[in-house]
This record gives sequence, structure tokens and C-alpha cells, in this order.
Amino acid sequence: METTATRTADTCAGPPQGDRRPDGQDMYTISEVVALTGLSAHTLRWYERIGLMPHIDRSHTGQRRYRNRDLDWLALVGKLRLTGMPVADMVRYAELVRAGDHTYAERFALLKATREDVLARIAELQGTLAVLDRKIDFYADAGRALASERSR
Amino acid sequence: METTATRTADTCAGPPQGDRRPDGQDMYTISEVVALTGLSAHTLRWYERIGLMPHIDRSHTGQRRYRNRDLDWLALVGKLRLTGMPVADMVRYAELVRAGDHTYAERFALLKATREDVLARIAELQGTLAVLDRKIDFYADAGRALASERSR
DNA sequence: TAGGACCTTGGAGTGCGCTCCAAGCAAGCG
DNA sequence: CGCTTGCTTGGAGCGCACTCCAAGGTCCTA
Repeated sequence: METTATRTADTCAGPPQGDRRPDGQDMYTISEVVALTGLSAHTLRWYERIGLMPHIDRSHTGQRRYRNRDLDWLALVGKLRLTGMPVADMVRYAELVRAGDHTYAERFALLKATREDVLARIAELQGTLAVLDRKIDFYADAGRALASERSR
Repeated sequence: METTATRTADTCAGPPQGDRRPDGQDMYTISEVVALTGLSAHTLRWYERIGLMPHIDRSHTGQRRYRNRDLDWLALVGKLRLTGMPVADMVRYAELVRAGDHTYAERFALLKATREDVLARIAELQGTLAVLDRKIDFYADAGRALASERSR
């Protein structure tokens, strides 16, 4: 029952990602994808040129027709982008997916390394938050001191 | 007792930041600052050119001599950089500091806004972490499925 | 006093991630 | 039919944050 699911590991690991998209016959023009993802059409075409996207279907006149799995992929790319992962690394991951099932181990390792990066970045930000909070407290105190000085 | 401290709010809000630096007569060449901060000398000079640094003292022959307060400032800049704050925004903050005490309110607001940004970014990263974890679980399961398939 | 490490400057160059442009094709509408 | 809107392409351009270069001055040690 789940052996075929290995083929779609990088587009639907788990339930279908939640985002709205009227299932039935799923096909989206580039401008629809722009509306759904917030990316620009330029960026979508650029992602394709650099090998970050899987093959995108075309209409009989050559226009792009995105599918739900492409949107799922873009959602993942968006998440990875938030982590600061370089586009080149995402392209590497995309290449592994295209290369087939024998790259599972490498993809798995890449995901786990990325997870560690994200944890480290969260820790960094919490350190920064602490500094910021100290400074904010200081400013609040200084503000009160100035106020009481003025009223003296 | 604390009224003079308002003058140093942006270099030593709280205890002296912990980082090692042999107090006494504090003076550092640019290469010492490179060693202490991990920034390049190019970057340090560039920060100065764009107005991100306060005035840096010079030796009688014109070489930079950094002081502890400059290192504290660089530590703050480093933290803010981690949050993804654009350099231009940090320059703005530096200008407020140079402008004097009457910019307290604006600096305070800027710090609080930055704090909110950091919180939002942490939340984003935690969302990404959740996606990553789902994917990692999926890959782990798929790996086990493939293994048991091979052994069948 | 010589040599080498280190410092100075303005300006040019780099890498990344888009962002835009020009020229042209295709579909829908009055 | 013309008009508008939307899509196509390769390639050029942009903003950011550095990064480096060339040409020269300074510091230290012997």
C-alpha cells in the first residue's frame, strides 16, 4: 500500500500540505502560481532555468501548466529558503530527487543536516533576542530616569 | 548615579558583554579586532565608510585604534546581522546614536520592532523545522520499507 | 639601516538572488 | 480586424554585502 508512496516522497510526505487548490484536474497557469505562492513569474521561470524545479508540463501552445505536486515542491522550497539555505543547495537536492530512488540515503542526510542548521539558527536568534531584551530593558529604565529628571 | 550611563546605552547596556579583552588601556589594531570579531579588515573599514561605526580613534600616524566600546558595538552589529537586519537599518540606528539623547524614543521603538522581527523569524524557523521533521520521518519510514522489501 | 609585516586609501570586482527588458506569439472580445 | 491581456525566450541589469586591488606609508626587529 505504501510502496508507491516512495515515488512521491518529495511532493507529498504526509497529508496534501493544506494549501488551497481545487483538486479535480489540477492545472495552474504561471499567474495562478504567482497568486498562490507569492513568488514572481520571473522567479518561477528562473527556478526552472537553474534546475530547481522538476519538469513542468506545457499546454499545446507551450505555456507552463503547473500541477499540485509542483506547488508542493514550491512550498518546500519556500520553507528551505526561510532557513537561509543557498539556492545552489536546493538545486542539489532537486537533482537528487530527479536522479531516482538510489539517492534516498543522501537526501535523508541532507535533510538531517538542514534540520541541525535550523536548530542552530534558532539558538542564534534566541541569543540575539536575549541581547535585544537586555537593551530594551535598559532603554525603558533610561527613559524612566530621564522622565523623572525632567519632572524634578 | 545612573544619569551618566544614558550616554553609553549603546555600548554597555548591562555588564561589559563578557568577551575577552584585556582592560587597562584598551586599544586594538585592526588585525586584533579581526581576530576578536571574525570580521575581515576590509569589512571593518567598509563598516566605517558607510557610517555603521562611531568615530574610531587613530594613532598619531593615522592607524585605527579600536576601543572596548567599539568592540561592544561590533558585537551588537554581529547579533543584528544574524537576524537578517539590512545594514542600512543598522546605519540608521548608528545615526540615531550619534544624533544624541533626543533620539531615545526612536531607538527604543526600533529595538522593539526588531525584537518582534526576531520572534517572527523564530516562529518561521519552527514551522520549517516541523516540515523538515515530517519529511525526515517519512524518509526514515521509506528507508525501512525499502530495506524490508529488499530482504523479502 | 634594511627587510618584512602591517597599515592606509579610493575604487573596482564578485556572488547571490532575483528583476527586468525587448521582441514576439497566442487567445478572447467587439 | 484590431486591441488587450497574458505568456514565451535569452540575456542584461540590479541591490546587497562584502571582497579585493594597487600603490604607497608605517612599525618593529636586528
